[in-house]
Amino acid sequence: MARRSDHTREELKELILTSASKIIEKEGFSALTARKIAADIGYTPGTLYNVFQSMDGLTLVLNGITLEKLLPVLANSKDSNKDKAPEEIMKAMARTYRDFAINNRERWLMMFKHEISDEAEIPEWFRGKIALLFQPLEDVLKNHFSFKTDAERQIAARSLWASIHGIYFLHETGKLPLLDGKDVCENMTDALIDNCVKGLR
Amino acid sequence: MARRSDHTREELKELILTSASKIIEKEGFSALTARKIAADIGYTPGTLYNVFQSMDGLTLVLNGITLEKLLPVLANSKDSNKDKAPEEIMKAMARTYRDFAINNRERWLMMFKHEISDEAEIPEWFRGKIALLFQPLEDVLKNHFSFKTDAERQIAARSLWASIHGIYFLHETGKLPLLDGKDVCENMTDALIDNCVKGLR
DNA sequence: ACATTAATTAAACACTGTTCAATTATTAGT
DNA sequence: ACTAATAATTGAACAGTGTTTAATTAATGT
Repeated sequence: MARRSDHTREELKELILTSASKIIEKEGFSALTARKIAADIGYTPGTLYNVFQSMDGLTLVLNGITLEKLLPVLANSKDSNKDKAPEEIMKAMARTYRDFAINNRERWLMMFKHEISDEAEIPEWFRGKIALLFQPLEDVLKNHFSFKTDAERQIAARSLWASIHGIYFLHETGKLPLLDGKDVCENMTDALIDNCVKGLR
Repeated sequence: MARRSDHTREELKELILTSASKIIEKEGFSALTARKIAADIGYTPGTLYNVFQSMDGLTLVLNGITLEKLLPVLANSKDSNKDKAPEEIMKAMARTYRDFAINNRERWLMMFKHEISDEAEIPEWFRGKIALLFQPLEDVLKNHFSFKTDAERQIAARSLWASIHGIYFLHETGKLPLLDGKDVCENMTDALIDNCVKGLR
């Protein structure tokens, strides 16, 4: 029996999240089970339920961490290209997002596979993290284009983002046949961004 | 014991698919289990495995049917708007796709939740059905715009499609916060299409 | 040292997909 | 018509899953 003073509640939480991340990255989201995590950290499944409400709750926290990893990467991509034309900044950001998706494939896929069970609402803290993610792109739009209202700019940012994501996601899940070429996706998103910028001017 | 002459192999297949569709539409993809289908049609789980290779195989067939339902709906939307400007035809098609997604929500979501296990390839017959889906949009592009190569037109069609899908999908799965307004999605896709058409001219 | 408190566990429950030997129904052959 | 071969169907089992809870064990306060 693991001694209860081996780890504080916080350490335990960290252990679980680290182990879970390891499993996801090695074997994918579908291999993430309570018993596997427990065995890995030297506890039993029940202990997980002392720290997290459910596997669903744990998944949500893990997805939150993924969002937190992505945010600075995107912001940094924006900043290190800030002297270029807006369409070039956005193209660089799109590539950054794609690279993140490829380098963190399983974590990235997990965010879209996971569905909160029983129609439970996505909690506010998580919606907040998603909203933050649009900020870098919104900043670019704010710096280079004019919008009648904030809402319109937010819509433009989300629209462009969802489009780019849509292309990468369908491509990565094998649902865009005939587009196996490596650069095709880049061409698609580049064209999309160019059109979008033309439309905004 | 169900008598083996109660239903031919074909009838049995039909029974299973009908029952599965019913369960999906009522309770969602996650409620679709072998035992539930079997109980519903008066057989035992094992019989399902005589007709389908696995639950995964059954899911793939069901997704194929969904694609087959969607194709004529889209083609019809194109045809009944053929005298309008290309951007209006495409907007109508986008709305048709959205309506299909809403009216067949669980079936639609299922196509993107399902992941073929064990890195097995998506079979050719399924890839073919996906490819067919892009045909109506490709036709519109062919009738109203000129492309250097067929490949370029295919890429344009897939790119626009994936973008529109990306917007609807993220919206419907609650991953586009701050965009709860009913018409916002329409505005987003309309703007996207207008920009795309501007870019193509 | 003892009583209290709290973490940890083992076991159970109700599920899942899947396999396979045994059973049962149908067909073919005599 | 009766039997032998064949094929559909089943029930039981296996190895999993998330989750709950009573019992156990460890740490703490007195």
